[in-house]
Amino acid sequence: MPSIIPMNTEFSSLAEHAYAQIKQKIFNFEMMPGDLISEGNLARLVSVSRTPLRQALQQLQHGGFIKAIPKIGWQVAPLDFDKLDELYDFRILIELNAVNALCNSNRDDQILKDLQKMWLCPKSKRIFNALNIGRLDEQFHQSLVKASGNEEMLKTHSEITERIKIVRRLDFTKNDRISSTYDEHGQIIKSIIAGRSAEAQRLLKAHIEQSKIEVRKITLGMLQEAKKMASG
Amino acid sequence: MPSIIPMNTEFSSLAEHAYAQIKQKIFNFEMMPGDLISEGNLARLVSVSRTPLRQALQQLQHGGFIKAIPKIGWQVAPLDFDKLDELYDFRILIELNAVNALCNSNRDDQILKDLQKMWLCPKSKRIFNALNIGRLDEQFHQSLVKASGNEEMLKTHSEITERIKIVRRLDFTKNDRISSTYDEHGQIIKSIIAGRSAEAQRLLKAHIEQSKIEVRKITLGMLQEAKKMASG
DNA sequence: AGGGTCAGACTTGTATACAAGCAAGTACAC
DNA sequence: GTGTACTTGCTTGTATACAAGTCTGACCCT
Repeated sequence: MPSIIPMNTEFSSLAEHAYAQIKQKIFNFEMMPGDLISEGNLARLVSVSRTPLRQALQQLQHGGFIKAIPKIGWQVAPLDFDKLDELYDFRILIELNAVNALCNSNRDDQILKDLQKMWLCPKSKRIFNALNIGRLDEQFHQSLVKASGNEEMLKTHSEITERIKIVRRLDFTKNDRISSTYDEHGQIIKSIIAGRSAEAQRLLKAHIEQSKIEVRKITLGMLQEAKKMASG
Repeated sequence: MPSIIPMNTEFSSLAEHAYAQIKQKIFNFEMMPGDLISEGNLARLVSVSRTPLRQALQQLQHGGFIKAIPKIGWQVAPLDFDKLDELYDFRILIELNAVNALCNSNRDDQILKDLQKMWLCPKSKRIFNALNIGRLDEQFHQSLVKASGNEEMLKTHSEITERIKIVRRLDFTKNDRISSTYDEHGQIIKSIIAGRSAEAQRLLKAHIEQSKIEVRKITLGMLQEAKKMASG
């Protein structure tokens, strides 16, 4: 079974190794939302002792991937669509602010030029690979926030993105969603470079809200499917 | 030496105990920004073993209070006014969004009524105690965010508040700053209840920016003073 | 005197042993 | 049959022993 993160990757500590491995298992649905698991079993599963494992578990807990049930054990965070909505709204807030800042600053930023080259490319050069397009989409949104220059917002935005990722991936399985992503990103970039803040914000908000709606349609059944695809 | 958190307080775990104790030491400037400290010494200082201590240190690191220097040790986060500016801007963003949401929802919320009673009280009933007014000010801003209904934003906002607190306290040492806080909070509440979103946002932003400017004036020298006051 | 090397006293990173608490399943008494 | 109490195995929480790396300072050689 090929793993996205190669097992021979060198981590600076076993804790990081455990963190990456567990997150991967959650993303591959080897550990399903709601699953209960003990430190002992998990330690055996990722081949580290409980000390670095617990360090990893704390990180994961802070990221919202797992929950600690005191004196009982750990639980893979159940899917909570209300919480996902909140995260989407938070993300919208941060990105709208970033876009507004960009529109009101010098718009010669290299980041903007790179985005322009990427998303306003000829239709023939578009990429239709679910995994890649997911990454590129993340990069697009992250770049906007990064260019706004507030590292604290960027950090929070990254955490939100990472937390939403698990369901958002399933949004890129259809080609029409990929096409519209290209179209919408292109329009947003154009508006920003033209300095039309209100328009850029309107487009960006609609773009993210659309993703939010799509994610609402995702069911536990689809996760089961994704699990089969990931392992088969 | 009286401590704000009584030592006999029961914590559910030694890790929480250590966390609270260390944070208190940072707030009291017993541990100054930039100080280096090892796990061993710190463990002895707070009377726990390294295991729960490291758990506490990780929490503190995530909160931005300390930094890990790999293979070297730990450092109390140095004062970084640019970072504080970023945190203030982030806070403004979240609160403006909250205020806007409040203005566009039903404004009969009990929270708003409580705030009204608190901040639009007769001048004779105003509290002029630096410690208390600091807490009340935090409650005011936190209540606004809480009433907007997004728990993720609230969590981030609380983390930001906690991180800013260390310098913000020094902002309430003068009575005129306390008076203007009452005045400004009162006006903001009035605007929200009247549903004047733009006005409420303008007032709130000015109010927080003012605090941001005051904090800029704080110097390491003032921290030294505060240390003497706290320990003397 | 100056520079290089080695030793030792630190540091964090990790594994493991032990204590304490909870839960479930079983056996026993009624 | 039913209810209760106990035992057993599992869980996390904590302390500690050990490994490995790093910096510092002294000492020796040139």
